[in-house]
Amino acid sequence: MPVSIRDVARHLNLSITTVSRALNNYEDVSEETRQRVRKAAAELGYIPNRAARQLRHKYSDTIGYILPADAPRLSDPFFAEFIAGLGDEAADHGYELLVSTAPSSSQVEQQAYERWLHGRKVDGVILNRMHLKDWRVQYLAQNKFPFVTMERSLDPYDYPSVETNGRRWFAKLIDHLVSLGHRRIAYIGTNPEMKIHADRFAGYQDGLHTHGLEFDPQLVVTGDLTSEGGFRAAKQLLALSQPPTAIACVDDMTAMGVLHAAQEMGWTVGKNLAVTGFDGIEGISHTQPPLTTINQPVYIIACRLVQMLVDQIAGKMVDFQHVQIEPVFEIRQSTVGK
Amino acid sequence: MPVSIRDVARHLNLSITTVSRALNNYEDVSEETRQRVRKAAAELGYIPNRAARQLRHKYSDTIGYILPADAPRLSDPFFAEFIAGLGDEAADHGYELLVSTAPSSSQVEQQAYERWLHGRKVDGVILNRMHLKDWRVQYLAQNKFPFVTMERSLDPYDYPSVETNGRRWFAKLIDHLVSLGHRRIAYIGTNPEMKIHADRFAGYQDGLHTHGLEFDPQLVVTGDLTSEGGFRAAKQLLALSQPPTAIACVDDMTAMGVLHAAQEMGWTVGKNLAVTGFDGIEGISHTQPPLTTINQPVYIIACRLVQMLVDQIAGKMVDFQHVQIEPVFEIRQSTVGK
DNA sequence: ATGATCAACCAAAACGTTTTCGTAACAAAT
DNA sequence: ATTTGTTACGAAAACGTTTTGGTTGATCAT
Repeated sequence: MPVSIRDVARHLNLSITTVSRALNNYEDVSEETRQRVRKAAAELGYIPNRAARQLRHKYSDTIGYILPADAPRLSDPFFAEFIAGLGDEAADHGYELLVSTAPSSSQVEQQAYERWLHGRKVDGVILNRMHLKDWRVQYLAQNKFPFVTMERSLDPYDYPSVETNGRRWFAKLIDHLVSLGHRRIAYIGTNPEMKIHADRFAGYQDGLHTHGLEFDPQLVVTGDLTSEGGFRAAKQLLALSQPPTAIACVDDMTAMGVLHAAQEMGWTVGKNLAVTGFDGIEGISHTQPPLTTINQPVYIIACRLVQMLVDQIAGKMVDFQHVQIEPVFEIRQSTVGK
Repeated sequence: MPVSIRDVARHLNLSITTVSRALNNYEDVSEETRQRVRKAAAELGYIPNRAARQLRHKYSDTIGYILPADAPRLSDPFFAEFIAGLGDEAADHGYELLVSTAPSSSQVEQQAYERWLHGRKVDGVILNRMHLKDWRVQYLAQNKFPFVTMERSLDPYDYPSVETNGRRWFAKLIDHLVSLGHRRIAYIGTNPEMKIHADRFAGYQDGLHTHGLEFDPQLVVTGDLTSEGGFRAAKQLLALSQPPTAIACVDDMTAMGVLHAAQEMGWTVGKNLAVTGFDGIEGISHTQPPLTTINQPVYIIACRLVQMLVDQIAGKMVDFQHVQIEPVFEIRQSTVGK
């Protein structure tokens, strides 16, 4: 039923070869013929069979992304925005986006990458939620497979990446809190092997150090990048005999949980307790009170990643770029309450 | 470099045919040979080339979903959870998930479907955010292409779907509000052509009618399923000379914006203003105050959709199911505040 | 007039599977 | 002894493209 290149060729009394070459903008076909072919193809509704094309031509015109779905219910608006960015930009370059889900560092994840690489399902992959040492980087680099990452792992390979300087900007959050008079500042992080944790936690420590504040291990608690994790961590912090007056969270979702816990325990965030986030997720900018945060343009980062990946696949990339994106410091009532 | 079926065959002194049939569990290959083939394939690290397989065999073992990214920054945790469900369940059935993004009802979206159908990129598609009359349903049904939907459009075609009874459950929210003594209940909806709006708005009207409350057009405002839209709509409602005492929102994101607007304008949600949502998004269960909502298990719905789609593709579906999923009524402080 | 160059086209191979059709070997039935 | 049936396997076609390696006929310089 579907119309093939053969049908187009027959319809024009041309060879398959010429039709193919005309449509793929080869040089050795006359301009007149090219136009005729284009017109006929459009009229007949010819759409190339991707499988056949890929079989010859080795590229699948598809990029892959594995969603790190650790929890049973993954509901972080970060990912919706990230995927929207990947999808839009991929489409602009004529690529499709293949998405899989797997708990991070799981068997399942590893198998997915193997399928993709060996089955040539995708031409390149996008990584985020990097670990300090990340087996994905090693695996992909060793197989010389194109990939780009959001945040850089510490693995000794060169590869393109986009990131914001989490350490520096987190330190600025601490500066801000200190400037408001806070001395007991807590930190809620996540799995210590994650790059964003390491960076932001380092920024936290930098901040303390700059202002001559003592590091108190009691004030550092581990969450899991969910509001539920933030909720639990905050309950723990605020039950201390000497509770903090400010809580800096590794991300916005964590901070959301903190806001809830604080309110439930009778604190007034913005008045006798300050809370900060990190990420600037659009969908949750209407927290109560609104959250002071570092807003990184996730959508734009995702687009940029795709551009870099596409260039790399096309071999257009001379050397691997390490792009730094400047986020925006957004001060709201969760630190400077009404 | 990658090992092909030819390599496996050569290694065992068998024909390509036999290897293929052994791996695909055909009857006419001895059990002993099948085992030898399996073993050799695993040892050599043979992974079938999907393009070649698809070219012959017509199926791509891939399902498609188009993310309705209307806003520049789409950050609704609903979609993260939905995609996670699709991805997980697809993987369990040996399918890949292809994701594209497009503003709903746009050219771009239409082209994506055409590409997918004609290029045989996917074996079936999943639809949500249905419209009352939905061109996608017509297009797919007419092309006899497998698809399933979350929510049902009103188009005169039969197709499998999963939905919660938005009308009935929204009416229950109104019952709840009335039982708390509210008489002036507002509604914030979205594009009136969307099925979820139509259902939930009908439920709103049912609720008013049941309790003999008058319908006041002033109390119905249009949002856009984002917290920003909810924020603006609430500002408008609360500025009325006779403002409502309760606001029922079409979804949780809208409700988040309402919470913010109300607080900013000096109302105390749960005390002198009640607010309800709909969806029960996990990630935003820690709003301030926590939101009374109808919790529908998005992850499970997504899984169910994939199951039904896979069955349909395999031809296993005798007749099309219209599954009803029961959500959970969750009463929290946004209506019964301390 | 000869050879060289060039523009425009084409036949056939190749990509890695699945599937169709066939065959060899052997047992069972006539 | 021939047929029939069954089991286990293989040769080759087919899927729809892209790519390789031409060929044809015209133009141009010598």
